[in-house]
Parts: sequence; structure tokens; C-alpha cells
Amino acid sequence: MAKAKVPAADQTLAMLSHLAHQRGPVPAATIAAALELPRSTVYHLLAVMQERGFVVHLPEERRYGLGVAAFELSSGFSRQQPLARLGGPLVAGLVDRLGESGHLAVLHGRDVLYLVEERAPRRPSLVTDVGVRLPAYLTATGRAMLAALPPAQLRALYPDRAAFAWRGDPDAAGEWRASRLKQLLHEVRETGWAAEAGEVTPGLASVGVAVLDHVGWPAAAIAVTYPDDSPRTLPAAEIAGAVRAAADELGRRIGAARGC
Amino acid sequence: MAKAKVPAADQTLAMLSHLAHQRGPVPAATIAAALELPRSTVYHLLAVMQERGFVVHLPEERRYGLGVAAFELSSGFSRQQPLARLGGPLVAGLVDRLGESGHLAVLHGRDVLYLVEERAPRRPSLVTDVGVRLPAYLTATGRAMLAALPPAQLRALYPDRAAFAWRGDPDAAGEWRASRLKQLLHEVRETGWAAEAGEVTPGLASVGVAVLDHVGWPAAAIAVTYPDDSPRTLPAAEIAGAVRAAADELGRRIGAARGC
DNA sequence: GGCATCCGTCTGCGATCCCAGACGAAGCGC
DNA sequence: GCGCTTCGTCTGGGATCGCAGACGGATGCC
Repeated sequence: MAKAKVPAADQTLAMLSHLAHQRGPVPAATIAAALELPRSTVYHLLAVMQERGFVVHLPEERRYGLGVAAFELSSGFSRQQPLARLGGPLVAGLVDRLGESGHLAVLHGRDVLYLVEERAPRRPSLVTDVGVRLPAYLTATGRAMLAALPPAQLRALYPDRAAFAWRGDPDAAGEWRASRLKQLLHEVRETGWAAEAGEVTPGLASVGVAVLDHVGWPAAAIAVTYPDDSPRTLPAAEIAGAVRAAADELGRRIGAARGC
Repeated sequence: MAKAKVPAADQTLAMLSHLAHQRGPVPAATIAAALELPRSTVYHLLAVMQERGFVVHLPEERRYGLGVAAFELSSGFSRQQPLARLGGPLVAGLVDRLGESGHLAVLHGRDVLYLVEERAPRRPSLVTDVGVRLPAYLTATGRAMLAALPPAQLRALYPDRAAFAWRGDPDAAGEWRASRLKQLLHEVRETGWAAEAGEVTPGLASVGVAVLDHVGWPAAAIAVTYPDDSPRTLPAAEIAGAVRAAADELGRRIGAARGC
């Protein structure tokens, strides 16, 4: 990355992103080490972020965590972002009709990022919680979107086996290779929907369909998640039909939102 | 506020907060005007925030909006913040048992900020969506927390009639005064729960109970929202009992999380 | 209790950033 | 098509920030 023109701003944002990816509050020294910033710089920036409510200092633990102002950015984003604003009610309706949990995600590099989650009654909160990232190739929503990408774009995302690593862990890819993914996505294109069973959460299966924008690009995907051994579960194809209807409707609505 | 030691960082955060409070993407010039920043400074900072994904530029509309990096801060916050992490499953359980929507909020100045929302099936998404702020004195969660504050703290929050204004609108207070609020909160303390019917959303009522930490401070509140004219609605006192059980349990769990 | 380590604050000067304002491009109204 | 307004980029010098490193306090271990 070219050297930022406003290093203090860039460092501030890097620190916020770093904090967002930690499991809990962290000591200031680990922020300095991780981002290779001078300690005094980190303390100065933390002071400014505290003042604005983006960061909280926990003196008893001598750690820093994200504050309420950071949290509030998400409602601003969701309010402004047509996919989240328009998709929320559609996912809610789907969940009400099917009685299973649903979510909406977007592709972000090789990850999916969940923008909307609606939990069905008596179902657990899912690992696919709002704001969470997961590898696209492992999830129903991610597979649905990857299947809708042009071949060149897909090759760019997954040039080699290293692309299947997760969080720097080279063993995370297991047996995944570009050829296996290509075969899987071919099947997704044939059936029109993506599935995943037990790969994200053991015992749960998901069915996802891409939301295509007016030029056919996968702007998002919608999925429903259900216990994969429940006797009351609908056939996957029937669930996929309902998901497709919601995805197509969202595609129409985001087209209208853009005034085309 | 004393002049910030790192103005670029401070300006960046001010711009993010400003964007979070807009209804949609905005032109750069309005950011400069609202925050009284030089236009070239605003463009430089927007460029840095774009690079880091916190902001997106919409060239066709010549506007700027929040980006996914901003959105992701919320999941970091929710993961790290014990109230959200521990409260989510409790609110989910409450919603499953009662069949009505529920949420968890914290007091932030004179506002409540919603950290968790669980929608019951076939119920609308509420105005109390995650990340939203509302005036505390108008909401069940807010009233529950205000009732648990020491009198001096309450007077500090509502010193005069102007304190009831909302978003700078002096007419928003209607007939609210400190004395009326005090009377209302007295009733809340007597019943042990706060109510609100139609004041936040016409046709919907809420019942809220404060979550007290180990020193008796209202760390949060939990509320359930239901149609206030439904023949199938439980009596408010029964709902309040269930909400109280969840609030007390959360109070115990956050005490344990702090190791006391 | 002493020692080592880490935290958070402070200093000052060389490096560089911030901002006023100019400029060309784009968009809009007539 | 023209004129006006707004957008986005660019420049340079005075103002001021960033950072290396010192320091005192806090914490934990022996």
C-alpha cells in the first residue's frame, strides 16, 4: 500500500480494525507490536479515540477495547446500505414462513460478511452472526455468490491452494483446491442454489441463493439454516425455492433503489 | 473540549460519527460544513477512510457513505462487551418463551442505545433496532435504568426542561418536565418494572427491567415489546416477571464475568 | 522487600502535515 | 450551448506533529 497521506488517520483506522478483530480487550503494547507503531503514538491515538467514545480503557485490566461510538457505526451503515435496509424485512419474512433462521451476507474478498441475521424461535444464535466473517467457499451464501462470478474473477480470488487458508493457518484448507471448488460451483449453477451441511456448524445445514444486481453481479446472498437431521425439516429443494424468491425480490428492489 | 493532540485522528473520528448519524450517504461539502473542517482536509481524510474500507464513495451520486469496515467494528464490540455477549442468549430465551420481541439497551447520557434485539416471529422489526439511540425517558428500558439511578445523578441528567429536547428540537419534549419524570420513576420503583405504551411506536407496548451490576448500578435493561391491544397478550405483570428473571440472571452473570 | 518488567506520560526537535486558495472537470438549470 | 455552482485535486510554506527514548508508577515474581 502506498504511504498514506494522513498517517495519523490511517493509524487510527488500523487500530480500530485491529481491535475489531480481537477476541477481547487488549493491552496497548500488543496494538503497537501488531501494527508496528511507536508506543507513544499508540497512546496518543488511544487517548483521542477514548475521548470520542470509539475505545474504552479498562484500567484494572490495563487493556483497551472498542467503545459505543464504534458500535454505532454499524447502525449508520445498515441504515444507509440498501442491501441491509431492504434485505432485513425479506429475510424476516422468510424466517417467519419457514420457521428456520436466515441471514444475508456479502462477498468481501474471499470472505463473506454477514449483514443481517434473523434467528428462528428456539434456534441457537448462529456462528454467522452480524458482522462476522467466514471463508466464502465454506458457506452456502459464499458458494452461491462465487458461483455467480465470472470465471476470471473466481480464478483471481483462488489462484492457488494458499487461497484456501484461513486466518493464516495453512492447514485450514484441508483438501480444498481450486479444481474442487470449481466442480462444486458447477453443481451450484446447475441446481441454482448452494448448500452446506455441517461444514460451518456441525449438525446444521444451509441453503443459499445469490442476489444478483441489474448487471448480473452477485451483490449479496440469502441463506436459511436448519438442523440437518430434523424429521420436520422441509426438503432442501423446497427451502431453496423460498430462498430464491426472497433473493430475486431483493435483486429487484436493489435495482429499483438505484433508479434503473 | 480541549484541542485534540492529534487533530487528524480526531477529525477522522468526528467524520465517522457524523456519517453514522446521517440517514444516507452525504456530499463531502456537507461534512466540511457540519464539522467546520477545511474542504481539502475532508477530501484527504475521506481518501484514507476509503482506502481502509470505512467509507465508500458513490461517484454517480457524488456522495460518501459508511463502508463495511465501519460495520465490522460492531461485531468486535459485541464480542468484547460482556453485556452484549452474555445478554444475547438471555434475550433470545425470553423471546422464545414469551413469543414477543425483546431487546437489551444501555444508558448513554440521556439516551438508550440498543445492543441486542431479538424479533419474535411474525412481529415487525422494531424502531429499537441494534445501534439505534432513543431518549431514555420515553422508553421502557430507559425508564427502568433511570429509576435505578441515584437522585443526584438523575438531576444531573435532567437539570431543566431543555434536557427533554430531542435532536435539538425544543418542541419534542412536549409536556415533559423533571417533576413529571420523577413521579413516573417513583412508580417504576414501586412496581419494579417500567412500561411504555404507544410512546415509542403507536400500537406497541413495552415492559422493561434494569440489569443491576454488583454495586447496584443500572448497567443495562432488558425489555419485551408486544402489541398492546392483542387479545393473546399476557398481562404486563406476567411479562414483567419473566423480564425480571432474565435481567436478574444477566446481573448475576456480569458480576461473575468481573470476577467478584 | 527487592528486582524486573510493563504501563502510561512526557519532552523536544527534525520532519512533515494542514489548510487556504487556485484550478480544471462535472453537473445542472435556463 | 452557456453560465453558474459544486466537486475533487493540487500546491507550498508556516505551523505543528510524530516519535525515540527517558522517566516514574504499578504490577508480579521470587
